[in-house]
Amino acid sequence: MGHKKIRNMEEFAAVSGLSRPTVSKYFNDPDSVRSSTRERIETAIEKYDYRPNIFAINQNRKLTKNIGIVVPYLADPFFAEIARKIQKRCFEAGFWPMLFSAHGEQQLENDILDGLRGLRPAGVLLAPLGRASDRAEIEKFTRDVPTVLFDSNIEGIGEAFVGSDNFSFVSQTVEYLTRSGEPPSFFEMQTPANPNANKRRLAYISMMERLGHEPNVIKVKGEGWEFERIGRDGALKILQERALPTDTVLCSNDRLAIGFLSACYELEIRVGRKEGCSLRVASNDDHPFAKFTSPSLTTAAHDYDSVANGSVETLFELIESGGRFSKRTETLYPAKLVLRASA
Amino acid sequence: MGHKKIRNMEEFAAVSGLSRPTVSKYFNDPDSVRSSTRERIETAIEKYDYRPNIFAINQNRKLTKNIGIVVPYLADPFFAEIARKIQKRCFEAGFWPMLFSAHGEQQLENDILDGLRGLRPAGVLLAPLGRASDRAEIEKFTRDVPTVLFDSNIEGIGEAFVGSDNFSFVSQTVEYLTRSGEPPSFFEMQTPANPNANKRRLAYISMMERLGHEPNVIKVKGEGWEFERIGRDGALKILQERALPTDTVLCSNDRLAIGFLSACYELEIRVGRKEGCSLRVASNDDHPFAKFTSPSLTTAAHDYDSVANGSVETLFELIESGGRFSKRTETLYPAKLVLRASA
DNA sequence: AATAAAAATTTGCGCGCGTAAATTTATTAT
DNA sequence: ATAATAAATTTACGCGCGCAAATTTTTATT
Repeated sequence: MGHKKIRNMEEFAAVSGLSRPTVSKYFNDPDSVRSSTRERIETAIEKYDYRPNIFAINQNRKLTKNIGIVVPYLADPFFAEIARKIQKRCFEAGFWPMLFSAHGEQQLENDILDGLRGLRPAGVLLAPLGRASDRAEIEKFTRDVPTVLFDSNIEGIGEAFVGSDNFSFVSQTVEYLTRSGEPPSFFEMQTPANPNANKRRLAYISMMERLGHEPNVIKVKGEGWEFERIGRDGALKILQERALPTDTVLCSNDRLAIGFLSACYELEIRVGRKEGCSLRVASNDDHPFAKFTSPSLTTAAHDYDSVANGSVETLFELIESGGRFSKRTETLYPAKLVLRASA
Repeated sequence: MGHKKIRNMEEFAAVSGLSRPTVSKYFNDPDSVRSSTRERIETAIEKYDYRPNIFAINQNRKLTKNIGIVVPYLADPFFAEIARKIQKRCFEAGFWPMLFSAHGEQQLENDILDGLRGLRPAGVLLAPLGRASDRAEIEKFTRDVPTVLFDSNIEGIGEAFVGSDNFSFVSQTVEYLTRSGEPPSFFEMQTPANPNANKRRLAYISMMERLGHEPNVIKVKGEGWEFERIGRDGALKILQERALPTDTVLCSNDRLAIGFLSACYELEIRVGRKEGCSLRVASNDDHPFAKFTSPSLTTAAHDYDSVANGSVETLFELIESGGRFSKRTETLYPAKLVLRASA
């Protein structure tokens, strides 16, 4: 309480009755000093509320405790949710996670990486913008900073990739929809920002062919990250023109589906598998709001926990391996089909 | 390209043909050196891709360029959206914004503030958890770090508060609903996490009394940040028990309303002002997804840009004022009523 | 009690920069 | 051209800590 302010580790070591290097050792790894010493330090911390200057630490340490987390668009609840989980895990492991969003802009993604480089992070978890990313810049970055990509893969970049298995998503939804009704059309953006969208389209086509059906891809106009609006506008157009070739639609992702459902409601088209419904809509992701759409959305769910934990674990391994893996690994988690009211 | 790596400012000054203090001066304020010198430095930066070590800078500077942004729950799109805007403005102003989410937990909020303190940020923008916040800890923090509260106020804490005027929200929705139909009941959580909820309830009661109607507050069970689920479960219960005293409901916030609408859909209760609708639902916030609910949500909209810009501007003023204001100010922005299909 | 092992200490250097005072050089005004 | 001003330089110190090597003290083993 009424103690004099401790200004640095020297003074703190003095009041603890220990030498500065010993205290320094403690802060680097509390288990590296004997337990009696550890207790003395910890009571002194309580008493004097001292903590080492983080800038001085990081200036001298070879490896900082910083971890960068970069997502393409934080206002997308999918990324918010996964970033939330990742950040929490990093905190618990004693790291200092710093979260950034590129807001869909290449320039900002580059700036963030540039700023991050200066922080000499122990590692970075990067979900790149995808198509809009500056591949060369990211590659340059990963040469300096141990990086694990997640969610959206860029071939050959980063020490590892952790994400979801798009084929598993689409194969389950297509299989289910086909089994329980008409085979679906596939609804997507014309120029998707995210490479997962391309994988999903290909998975859809391949699944349809395997099941002996004609694939039917519907591409709607739109760019950027306002998926709901794009989905809604595209669906309104197609539904009004009666250009929908099937009574079943598989949306590339939940945010498009949210827009699609909104259009259906507006046009008074009943969606679902109940009596009186003329359309079934399913999707992929299990967006946090998919439970609360009208009707609630049948979708293939990301294994959020596995992707978040897998990314973090992979990064920790990478850090412990000195920042390089001998071989770039790709870890894909399968989806879980979640049946709700919409299909 | 094929130049040797510059290791520090000393070396960089050498290849620029300048002295280190001059270069240092440039990095602190590019306009503080003569333009010919500035150009020499800037071409050298291009050529050698040098940037000063951020830890060494911050260790010695009185004031860092770090800005902390702390929100209570980042998976809430409202906070994601406002954090996005704030972070962008900080970047543009040459600061290094660091975004953190307390994930609804007091312990984590305290830990974040504790970690932030060590980064000696020039300033912090804090949207506290509210009821769950550790008032004493936050107050202690604000004594060390110049802090502007936003979104959710704690009386007397921080140098300023910037947020939305809850009375403006509720008065507009209540006035509109009353004018265009039956006066609304007010739908909220029993123990709201956020102090804005309390202000909204009081505003509702006062508006109803002013208009000569009996206020009717419906409180549903639930704690935490899963507002949609709480709204849905609460609405299901009340609607099934036919315990709704009016045909018009004003939800405390959009996330509750999203849950409410989901319950209505499930129970096949048509919501809106169109023919054949038996219920009107309105709300507050203009959540990013309010446009895409079924039906789309009539709501009082935050002035997102004003709140984001206002917070940032206030913080910048605070920083320029040396971290203290002579008087704590509170800036409240009014809502804009957005009429959609639900009411 | 003697010995080995572990922990703590002392000593001393280095990190990359900010900053202040005194001095020199370059620019502008008269 | 001379003086006045502005800009750049030199010199020197400090920030708070990491880290390594050599030494001393404490703890564990037999």
